[in-house]
Amino acid sequence: MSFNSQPHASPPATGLPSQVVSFQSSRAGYLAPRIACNTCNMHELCMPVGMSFEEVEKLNELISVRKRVKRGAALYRSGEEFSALYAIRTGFFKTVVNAEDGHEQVTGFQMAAEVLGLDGINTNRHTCHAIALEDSDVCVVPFGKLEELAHDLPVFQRQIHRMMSREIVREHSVMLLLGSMRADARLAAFLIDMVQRLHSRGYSSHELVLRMTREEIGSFLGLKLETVSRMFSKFVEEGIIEVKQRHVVIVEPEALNAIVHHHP
Amino acid sequence: MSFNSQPHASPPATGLPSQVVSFQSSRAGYLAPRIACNTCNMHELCMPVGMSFEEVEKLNELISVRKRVKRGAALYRSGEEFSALYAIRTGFFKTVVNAEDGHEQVTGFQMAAEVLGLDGINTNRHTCHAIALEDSDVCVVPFGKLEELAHDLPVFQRQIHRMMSREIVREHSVMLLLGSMRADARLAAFLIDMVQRLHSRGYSSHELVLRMTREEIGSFLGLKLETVSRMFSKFVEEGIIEVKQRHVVIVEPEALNAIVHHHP
DNA sequence: CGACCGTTTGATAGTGCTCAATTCAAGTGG
DNA sequence: CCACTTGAATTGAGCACTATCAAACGGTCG
Repeated sequence: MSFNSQPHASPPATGLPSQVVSFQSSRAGYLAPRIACNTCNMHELCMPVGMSFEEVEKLNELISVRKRVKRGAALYRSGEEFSALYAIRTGFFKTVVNAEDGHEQVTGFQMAAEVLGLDGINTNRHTCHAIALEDSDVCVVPFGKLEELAHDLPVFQRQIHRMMSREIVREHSVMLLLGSMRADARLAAFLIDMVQRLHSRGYSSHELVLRMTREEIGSFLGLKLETVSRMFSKFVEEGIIEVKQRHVVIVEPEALNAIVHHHP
Repeated sequence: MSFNSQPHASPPATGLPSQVVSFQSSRAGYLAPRIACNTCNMHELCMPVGMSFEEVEKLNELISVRKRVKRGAALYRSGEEFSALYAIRTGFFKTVVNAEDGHEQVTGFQMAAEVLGLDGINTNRHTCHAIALEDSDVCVVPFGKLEELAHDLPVFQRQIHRMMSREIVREHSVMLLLGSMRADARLAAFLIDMVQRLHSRGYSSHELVLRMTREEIGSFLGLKLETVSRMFSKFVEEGIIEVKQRHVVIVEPEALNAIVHHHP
């Protein structure tokens, strides 16, 4: 099960160390006024297939604006007007929906090379918050211009359709998790998903640093934070993982898989 | 909360009686070989805004193929190649995802004027089953041709984007339900959603006939069928609804609303 | 160092699941 | 036409799982 199937089997992004996520990633010069899309380390997102030089130029123009979002700050909030999609360059986000009664729930966690904002297309207003869980920066992609570019590049248009379809399929997986798995299976699936997504970005395949609290994990998984904590402790007791605060080492990946697929 | 926000506030489809769903709807002549899109009773889906005569002609060509699906049969199945979207003309469907371990879960119920197949765009293969819960017929919309038409009609392109975004937002609502509501609130929300969607199609606003079993409702809501049945009984005892098999009358809509929004 | 936030752990209660028995509705065939 | 079959729905009893409430612990940062 994957909560965020990557676009194709994207190679690890350049410049990222093939090891565990570091708390403070150096980003000196990262926000220099002019970084072309073709030198961006997530360009597989924007340029799915062969694109001519002229086309790349258009793309450069399209997403020349970037934005920093401080940890804890919102990239956008529910109710705000929708104007652009956001491609995450570096950092980590959560998306949160809120019910009328004030109750909130995390609907997903997003990392580099993933896209935020698709929820706003429908009504031209965002329907969830996008909150940075660490200092992040994103490419701002004005949606009107994106549609123009897509119009000129059918293959790019298809890529946008695929991106939205992928999000729909991802949410199917989450629904399956929320509707049919028990607490231990939910957390196991969550850990597998996170480490896989990080691995595809060049990080370790068995080690990760969580960017969110137990409460946020619980909100996403439909559990209370105490239950999340208990499941972590259970996995540690069973020797399946090692946990030091938010640093998690997966010792027995197969055991995690078995828990996900084991039915009561 | 809505699990399937309609495209704008669409007027009731023509030809549908403004009363409870009938078990056997007459559809004599419905599948006559040539029914133009502009006489189709769900054309608000296809033609969001002013469209010229020529444009309507293109559209007619696009979706001239229709398909009947018998109750219990699959419109498509997970793993099958994706080639088209399907606009439901009449009938009722469920979509079902299946985990590797064989476990299945209903991810949604679809009725007339709603679209099936968006899950297949991503990988060119469907990732869920679409099963008819009653004899249905659908317009087959070849996706390649749809993209061509969208290319010629930017406003139509936008409509497709909105449709996909709407599905993403709908699934957020389901995640909220599955992640944070108790059994009674889930069923109450489900009933409200169903009756609202039917009402927007010209049916009663307080009475409905369910097309799915208790087990299918439970699968969608993340509950066991016995729990669904018990919640029905509870609502009946409390005088909120009346139930005769799959025929449901909502006596106290406000009470249902209160149950959805009431937090423990 | 102390305050605070996040996390862990324990005890208890509630909610929904499991297993099982009936009831009900709608066919089906003698 | 009625006994029989079948699938769906209801209802009950006991239990498993997760939430709740509460307390203690630990790391971080002013």
